[in-house]
Amino acid sequence: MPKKKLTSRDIAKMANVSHMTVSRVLNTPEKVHPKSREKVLNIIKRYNYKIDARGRNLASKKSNLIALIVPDISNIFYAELARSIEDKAQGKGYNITFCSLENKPERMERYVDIMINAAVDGIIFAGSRLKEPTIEKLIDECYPLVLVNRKLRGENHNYVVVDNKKGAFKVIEHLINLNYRKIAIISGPSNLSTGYERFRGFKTALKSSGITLDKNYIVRGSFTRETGYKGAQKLLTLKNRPDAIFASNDYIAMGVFDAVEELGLRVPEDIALVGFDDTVFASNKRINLTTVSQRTYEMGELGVDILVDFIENKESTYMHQIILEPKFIIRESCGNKLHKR
Amino acid sequence: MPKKKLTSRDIAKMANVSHMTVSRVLNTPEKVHPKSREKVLNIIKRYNYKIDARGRNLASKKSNLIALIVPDISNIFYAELARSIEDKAQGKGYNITFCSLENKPERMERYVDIMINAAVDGIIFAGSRLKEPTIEKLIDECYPLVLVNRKLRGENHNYVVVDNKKGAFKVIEHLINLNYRKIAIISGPSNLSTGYERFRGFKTALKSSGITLDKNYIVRGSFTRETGYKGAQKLLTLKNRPDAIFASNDYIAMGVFDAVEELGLRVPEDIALVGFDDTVFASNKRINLTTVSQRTYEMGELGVDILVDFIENKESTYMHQIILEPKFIIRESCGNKLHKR
DNA sequence: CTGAAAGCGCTTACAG
DNA sequence: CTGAAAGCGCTTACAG
Repeated sequence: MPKKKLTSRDIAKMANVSHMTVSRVLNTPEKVHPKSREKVLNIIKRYNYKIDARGRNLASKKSNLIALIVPDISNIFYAELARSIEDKAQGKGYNITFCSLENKPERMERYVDIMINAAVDGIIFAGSRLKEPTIEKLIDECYPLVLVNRKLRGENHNYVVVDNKKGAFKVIEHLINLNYRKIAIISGPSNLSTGYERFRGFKTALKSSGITLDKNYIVRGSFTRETGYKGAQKLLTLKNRPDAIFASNDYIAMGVFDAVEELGLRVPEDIALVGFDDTVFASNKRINLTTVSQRTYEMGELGVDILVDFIENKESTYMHQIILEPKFIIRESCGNKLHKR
Repeated sequence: MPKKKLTSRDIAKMANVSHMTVSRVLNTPEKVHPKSREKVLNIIKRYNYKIDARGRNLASKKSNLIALIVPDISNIFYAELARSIEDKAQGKGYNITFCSLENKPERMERYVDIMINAAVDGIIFAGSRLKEPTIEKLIDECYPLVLVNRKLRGENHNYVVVDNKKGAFKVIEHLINLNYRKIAIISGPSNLSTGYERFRGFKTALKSSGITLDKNYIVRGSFTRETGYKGAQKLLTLKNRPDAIFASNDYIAMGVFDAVEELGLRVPEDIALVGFDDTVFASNKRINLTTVSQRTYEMGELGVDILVDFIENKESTYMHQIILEPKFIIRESCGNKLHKR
């Protein structure tokens, strides 16, 4: 049976001090006489007193809660990002509360409302669209927030992203160096900065090598396994089949593998494959997917750094914008076209 | 620039009512005269008033926050579980705040403290050990909690788990039916209910088929890819090599694949393989892992149901204990020994 | 270094 | 159906 909850006043009474002193012992112990401090700490320990966050939150106008809004927490990429964010936030004294949009971006507004209602101190957006009125409104109000992984159009906000265009460029360049020429892309949505930038990197790389892009080699869809599966089915049954596929993320690549296997083909012998994100799936020795690491862990940590700075130094109007260098990871899935000849 | 935050008293003044009426409009609108209700709702909408959770939490002694404590959120199994829990909780008006133990169970006590400090209404434990003094203490205090996925020793607590023993039993039985006899296990820790029960199912299945267990066929470790990798290296280089491996979860199976590929062997021709959990990895067509589904989504949802019931009907001392039927999923990774002969 | 007062923004309990 | 009072458990700001 839960005993009556102890308050700071109960502790104060037992320690023969005011509840203000108890509060000080907990918040600014150096401002309390060592003797009183000891006395209070002893009682706190003996009765296992825990400060009540509800009172503290109300009086201090802080909750030490940070909201994390992700498109889908069961997506391994966001799960890894969430881990880095939670880990870093704990270290700075903040807890994370999260919402998963379940891949329904129209839920953004509702979830933002819920989180603001929950009195979080700030929000980390891990997957917005290029245009997101809900977030833009918050930015106008100087609400503490940071975008991670995907950014908005424009530059008037805090963000941490990887250089998606460069990552895609280098991965395509690599395929070209391996002598692939018929390179297809299965692209994510162009209304997301990741989808948009990776597609641009792809196009630029082809162009700068003087390769003309076959329109049939472009498949557009979402960042999902299904898109990869259906896209690969289409690409692999073309009369003029591509010899390499750039899957714009590892989930798409997973779907490509599904289709390749079903068709009885082989990676990389029949079709080279590269992904993006370097999820745990890619590194499995049976999969061995060449991919681009977003340096997910650093991305999450930097996001927390920026947001906490924003929360704790509101006066600072300095905008933090970090573009991480992508890390290119070569595995066997892109083979070597030259060797095959 | 953030304007001064509106309070219920501001709204009340503008609507010419008391702030109590504003509160009622938000909480029990049916108890307010339609006319006043309309008036208040209009003002609320016009000025975009949002109730402040800090005040509500303190006065109502509720936070509508549920803590989720997982061993590792970047583990795809827990990420999927987290999604189902968040989804269900949102539907019931609760937000989820989570902590990831980062696979360090000794952090349990600290995180429980942090969550209780954060004034959550209850805790979902997704990965405790069989013996967990921190949780046992909370149970004694009737603190609202539920265990999901793994349970404690004994029966004096709320839990939702899959029948791990049965799942393992059936998967081994299946291997035996396919004529495998030299069956090895790479087991998770025996101080976790999942590790313990799956091992028991394995042993029981062998016994009931009259197969004597070769001690060399038992590898113990953690539920990780590393354990799978090292375990498989050991098993596959035994003089008397097993013909099938039961990886006690899909991460272990992933590590087994790593080792198998490195050794130039094939699944299932050289070694049959079965896993546990049915993560997204297992279903990929290139992997095709026979496995046991824990029905993760239902597990999470039931956990939320039980916890919310506990929170909202404290008087009820009814103990909820749900053991889900495992779902057995046959794919090609266990092949068919008979056909090979 | 310490404490009495006021108040954070709500809800509960009561009175009408 | 409505409102005045009291209070949830803390912190802020001030006085000493």
